[in-house]
Amino acid sequence: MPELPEVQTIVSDLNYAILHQKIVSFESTFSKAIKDVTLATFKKKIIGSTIIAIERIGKNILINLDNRITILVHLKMTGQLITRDTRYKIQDTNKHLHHCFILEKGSLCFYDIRKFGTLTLISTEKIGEKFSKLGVDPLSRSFNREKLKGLLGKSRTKNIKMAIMDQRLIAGIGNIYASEILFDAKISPHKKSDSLSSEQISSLYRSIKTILKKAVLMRGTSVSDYRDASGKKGRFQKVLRVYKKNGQKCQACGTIIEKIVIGQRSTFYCPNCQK
DNA sequence: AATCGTTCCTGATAGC
DNA sequence: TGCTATCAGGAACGAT
Repeated sequence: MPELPEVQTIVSDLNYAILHQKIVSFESTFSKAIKDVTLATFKKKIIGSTIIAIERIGKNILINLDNRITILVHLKMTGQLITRDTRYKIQDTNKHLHHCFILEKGSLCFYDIRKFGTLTLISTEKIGEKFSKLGVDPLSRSFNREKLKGLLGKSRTKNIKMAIMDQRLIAGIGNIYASEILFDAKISPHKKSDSLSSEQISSLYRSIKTILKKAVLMRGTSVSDYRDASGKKGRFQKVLRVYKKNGQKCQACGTIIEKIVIGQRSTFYCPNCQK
C-alpha cells in the first residue's frame, strides 16, 4: 500500500536512476490499466520523448516528458515501479509484470499483483487542474497547525481517522500511517474530527509531520508488497506500533492492541493510550 | 452537496 | 486433500 513515504522514496530513486533518459519503447500486457486512451495511442504519445522531471503529488507519481506530456502513475495497493538493466520479456518472467518502459539504459517495470494501479497521460500544463481537488501535502510548508484545524472543522461529522485519510483534505496518508499517526498523537480513532481539543489538534499536527518524515527517512513500510525502485524493502515496518499488532501488547502501556473497522477499513489502536 | 456502498483484482488464510 | 469463502485495500463511480 504505497502511501506518501513509499511514493516519495520511489520518486527520489527514479530521479537518481532514469532522469534524462529517452523512452525507446513501451510494452503492456494489461492495457486496461491505461486510462482514457488505447495502448497504441499511449505508445505514440510517449515513445521518443525524454524524461525531464519526476515528482510526487499526494500518492501520485508524475513523470514529465520533454513533449509537454506527463505520465501519471498511481500504484494503488500493490503496484511497484522498479528499474531494471534488462528489458521486458527478455529476462523477466514475473507474471505480475504488466507494463514496461524501455529506456536507453535498461527499463522501468510496473509490477502489480492486484492490478488496481493505473497509467494516465495528461498535458503537463493541466496538472494543476487535474489535482485541484487534492488536499494539502502534509510535508509542505503550507501545512501548519491552523491549516489542520481548519480542515478538521470543515469535516464536521466525520470520524478523525477517515478525515486524515481523506485525500481531499490531506494528500498522502493511507491506512497504515493513519493508525500509526493516531497512536503517536494518543487520539482514539473513534473520535469525531470536530471534537478534538486544542492540545489534541497540536499533537495530531506534530504526529502527522514526525511519523511521515520518519517513514520517509526509513524508506517506507514493507508490510506486504511495497518495494522501492531498486526492488528493496523499506524499514518502517520494524517500528510500527499498532498497525497489524492486534492481540499484542502496547509497547507504551501493555494493554492489548485492538482491531476495529472504521469506514470499511481495518483500524488498529491502543484502547488505553488513545483517548 | 455530502456521504454511503460498490467495484476493480489476486493471494493468503480460514473453515469445512 | 482440496474445495469454497472471506479478507485486504485506494479511489473512482453510482446511488441516495
